[in-house]
Amino acid sequence: MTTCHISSEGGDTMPSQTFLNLDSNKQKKLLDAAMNEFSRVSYPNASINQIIQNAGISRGSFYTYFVDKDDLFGYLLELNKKRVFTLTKEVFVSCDGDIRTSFLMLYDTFTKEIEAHVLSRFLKNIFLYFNIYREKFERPGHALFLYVQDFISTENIRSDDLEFIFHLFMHNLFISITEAVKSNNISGVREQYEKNINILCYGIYREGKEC
Amino acid sequence: MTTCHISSEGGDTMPSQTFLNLDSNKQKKLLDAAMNEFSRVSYPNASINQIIQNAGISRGSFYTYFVDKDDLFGYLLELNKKRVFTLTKEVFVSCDGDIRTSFLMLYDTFTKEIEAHVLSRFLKNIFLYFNIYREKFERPGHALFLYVQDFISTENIRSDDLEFIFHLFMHNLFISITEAVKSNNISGVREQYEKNINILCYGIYREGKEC
DNA sequence: TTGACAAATGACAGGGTGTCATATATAATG
DNA sequence: CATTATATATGACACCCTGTCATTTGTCAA
Repeated sequence: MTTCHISSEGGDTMPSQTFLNLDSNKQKKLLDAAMNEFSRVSYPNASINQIIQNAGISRGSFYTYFVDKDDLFGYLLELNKKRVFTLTKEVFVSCDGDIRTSFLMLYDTFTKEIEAHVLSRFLKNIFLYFNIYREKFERPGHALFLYVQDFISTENIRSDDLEFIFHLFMHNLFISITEAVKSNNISGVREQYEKNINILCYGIYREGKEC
Repeated sequence: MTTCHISSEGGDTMPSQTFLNLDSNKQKKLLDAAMNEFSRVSYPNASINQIIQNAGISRGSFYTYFVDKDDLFGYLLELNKKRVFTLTKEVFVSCDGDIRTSFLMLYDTFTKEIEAHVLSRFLKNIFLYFNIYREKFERPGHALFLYVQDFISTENIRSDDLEFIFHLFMHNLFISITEAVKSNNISGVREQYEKNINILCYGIYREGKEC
């Protein structure tokens, strides 16, 4: 069992020491402004100008904290990562590692999270513009897999490539949540989602032939 | 059997009549410049300035032809769509509609197409930046499904949602081709691709249980 | 008090988009 | 042919954005 802490993955995108030295109120003010901006519009349209204006800092200061928009956004993801990781692990544990029931429950867990306004606006926006952000999830997706893989039961799994399977399910989960957020019909989409999960589990062919 | 021609899908993004009236040489010059630009850099970084400069037309003219970058790009996709559609259909026909063999062959067909430099630079770029373009493929993806669905054998397919299955396979195909282009290792990626296809076909669970 | 170092600033250069009044073709008509 | 109507072309303009950098302001220690 590979013990794998979240933090061990290492800060890929970190703000400068200057930012970290800052008064925590000032830090929060900037991060809040950023969250608001990334909630207001999609990533490509998010404007640093807008952020620094709302945070009340100067253009130059911003660039001593972060190298660019991407850097800032990566840091925000980093800050929220822990919660996502923990939630996911808890679900797998409570489902005894069964992929099918775990992923069904993950849908419920994350949609509830969105509804409960815990990470609400930000998460909602990420899902709405999922396609745009997708690239940024590939590395974290891998990290998430490493973090939870030991809690996934492989007993009745046919393939040896657990990571591929994990991503397949994650892809489907994200697509579905995106759809749910867009159409504002969480329970309706869930029905379709369950069908999809079943296909992934039992295959598309009538008979489970050799592999 | 629903007869479905490509053209019947309707031009979603069409240039203005002014552009269509243009001398075909001038048209070509602009389209070539656009292709070059979209080949040179990724979609978000493609610059209209660059395009009009290379095409030797004025800023104002461009905006009488297309409403914006998106419109132009959509038209380029439209122009290349026919070939993709035809290739796909031919593959399905030659495989008697079997999803598994068809999608294996589609990998070969498209990678060959890229290597053969038929649509090369443009296609290659699209695959390289697939994540960014993804959104733009959703509607065409649906259209492609409508176009080929009658040639897909559903005999031994478990689910009734053929379109979901189709997109699942397409997703995998695109991911794999992207990976192949990035790593420049077409045959290596193909091995992994075949594994993935098998998972989709036969499911992840050891036994093909009830659905 | 005076350096020395850390942090903040905003003007600036360079790039981008979309618009619009104006100029120039091209065609149609008396 | 002259004149009017219509289609097409133009580039200056307003406005937005980003990343940089010389300069100012703050802070702390000698």
